[in-house]
Amino acid sequence: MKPFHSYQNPSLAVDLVVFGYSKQQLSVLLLNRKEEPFKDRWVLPGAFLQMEERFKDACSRVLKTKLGMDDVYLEQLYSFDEPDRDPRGRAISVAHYALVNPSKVAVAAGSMANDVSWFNINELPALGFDHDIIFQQALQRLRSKITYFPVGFELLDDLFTMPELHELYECILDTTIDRRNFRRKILDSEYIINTGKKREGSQNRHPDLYKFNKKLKKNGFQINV
Amino acid sequence: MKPFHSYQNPSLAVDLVVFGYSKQQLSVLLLNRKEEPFKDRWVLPGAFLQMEERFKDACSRVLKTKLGMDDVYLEQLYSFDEPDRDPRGRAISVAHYALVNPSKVAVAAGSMANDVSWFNINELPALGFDHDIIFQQALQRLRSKITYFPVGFELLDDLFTMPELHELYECILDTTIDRRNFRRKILDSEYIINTGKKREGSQNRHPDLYKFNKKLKKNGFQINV
DNA sequence: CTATCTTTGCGTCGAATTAACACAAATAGT
DNA sequence: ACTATTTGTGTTAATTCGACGCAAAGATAG
Repeated sequence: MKPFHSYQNPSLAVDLVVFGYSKQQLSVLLLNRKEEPFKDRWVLPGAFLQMEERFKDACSRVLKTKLGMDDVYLEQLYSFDEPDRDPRGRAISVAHYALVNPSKVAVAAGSMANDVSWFNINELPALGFDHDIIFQQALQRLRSKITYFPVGFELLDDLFTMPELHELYECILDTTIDRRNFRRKILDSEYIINTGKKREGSQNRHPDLYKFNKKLKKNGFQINV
Repeated sequence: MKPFHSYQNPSLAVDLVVFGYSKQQLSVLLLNRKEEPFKDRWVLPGAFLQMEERFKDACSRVLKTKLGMDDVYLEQLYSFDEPDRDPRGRAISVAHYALVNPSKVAVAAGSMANDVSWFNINELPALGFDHDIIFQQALQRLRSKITYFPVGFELLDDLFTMPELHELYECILDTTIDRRNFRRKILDSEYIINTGKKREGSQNRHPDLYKFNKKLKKNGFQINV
């Protein structure tokens, strides 16, 4: 289908900030570019929008085909439009961010990239295009979001312990949170449910295993920083 | 400049939710369409993106040429991408919302529209395209934003009184807020500055005139609803 | 010029929420 | 069984919040 107005439209793409949490570290998935522009530089994964494709579809396609991921939490972040953001010409990028559990996915470089790798968010290389800005904005959004909405569990296993959730929050928010006050707030919100099971094999007292409460309606909470 | 990949890109547009506050009413600016599709229906103002134009530039252009407005508060809201949202074909809309003081602008229908008019947000007609959804999302964003960030003054005169700001908040949030507690929170936040002047000519005790504190760094506040 | 009515500015107080911290139970290793 | 560590639970003081009282300022009427 042709566009119904007069001039040549910009290219339309999605870019993805894929967050993963593993071994008490928050990481982002980056690709190493095989071709110009920004050859051999690290960038966020992305793709041009295909015919009749929604943004989310394009994101899912990237996650599936380039990264082997299915069914991940995905949220539109912001649209980036600086005319010179892509040296090849005018390109609009609708940025999204995704939350995945790295232990559930197998990441491998496709034919389009030299390499694919997780980077700790505090040790990122300088990214190509305007991806530094996109990443910073995504991080900011994630930090804001987890303080009032239950998205943390997207980064953890289906069953997780209170100390694990607590550590996740401290890591993402880059601060210390009193463990006992944190527990009370989370439990009061009914965000998670105690399964009755315990995590076996841990060093000392075995912590309770929780799962996300899918029936949660609109019980809010507020973790202060 | 040509796009650098293979297929024909969707049309790219901006749509604007322009909020105005006047006589204790929150309103939105709508256009009555002169042509199909949605002829004679009310819609949000918008425009197709021109060559090398940023979203904000396109928004400013609409505000300036269609509505005679300059220098208004503008924020990107969300990008809408349903393939069937425009019956003419695939069109992406990057929605923005604007906050203006209606007493500062003169609105007039351009050649593109039958009519331009402010509508009280509680008495909106059914809008064309997917603009009902865009409007609802903008209203939600505005309601959320004013509870923690000083954007209210964008809708008021440069000098305003505490009761005026209070009424604005009650109107936008559609709730009652204790006048004395509201005052304390706002003043503690240093969001506004007392000019020392008083509003003359009012019925009873003359309220103090305040102005927005432009030097405000990151003093947050929180108006609970 | 005084009485009255309304609005605005400032203050108080109990209730609710938060932050800081104490302590005991559970577990592994010695 | 003794120790070190982690986890679950409770307690208390500090802070914030919500509901409300009251007096000062101004307009109007007698």
